[in-house]
This record gives sequence, structure tokens and C-alpha cells, in this order.
Amino acid sequence: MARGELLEQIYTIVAQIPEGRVTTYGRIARMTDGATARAVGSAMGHLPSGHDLPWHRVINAGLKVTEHGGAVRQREKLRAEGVAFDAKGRVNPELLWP
DNA sequence: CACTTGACTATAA
DNA sequence: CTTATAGCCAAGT
Repeated sequence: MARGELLEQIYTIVAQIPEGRVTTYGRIARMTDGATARAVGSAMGHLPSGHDLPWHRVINAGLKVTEHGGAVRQREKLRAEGVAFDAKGRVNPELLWP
């Protein structure tokens, strides 16, 4: 399995996340054939300009948005899709996409 | 090629 | 709750 295909799998999976739902880096990694959570995070951080992936629906294992440069914008997008956060900034586990 | 940096996670103390 | 360790990968320098 070529290395670049893992990224392709990651992009494909992220593109499948339904609106209003979320998933984690680790889950995506498990869905691919060999990628790791770190690889998924790296992929999200190196997304080429002009992409159409719902990157904002990918959160960390703690069901929270990882603090990074676009975290605020990410929360806004999720909020706009109807994703609610609790007092600790955590997302409802029921919104997890398999 | 080596080294660093960063949207990760599980485990232990 | 926090730190620390270890394992992990991609892209940039």
C-alpha cells in the first residue's frame, strides 16, 4: 500500500461525514488501512487550498475541538450546523459518526 | 538525509 | 484535573 493512498483514504472518509455529525482523528485512522491519528491531524493541517472537505467535523478523542489556529472558526462552523457543545466544550457522543 | 513542528492518542503517575 | 512518555505520520527547512 502506497503512502499517498492513505491520505486519499483520509480525504475520502472526511468527505463522507454527514452534516451535523462529527468524528475523531483516531476513528478516521482506524477506518483507513494503516493511517494513524497523527497522520489524520497532519492531513487536516496540510489541506490544499480550494478543498471542499468538511474538515471542521473532525475533532479529537476527547470529543473537543483541538486548540489550533482555526479552532474558533471550526466551532463556528459546527455551531452553524447544529452541533452543540456542553459547558466543557465537549460534543454530544451521539453525534459521533461511526 | 536529519531534524523540527504540529488540527493525535493511550497510558501512567 | 495536570505532566510526562512513548508511538505515530506528513510537510517544511
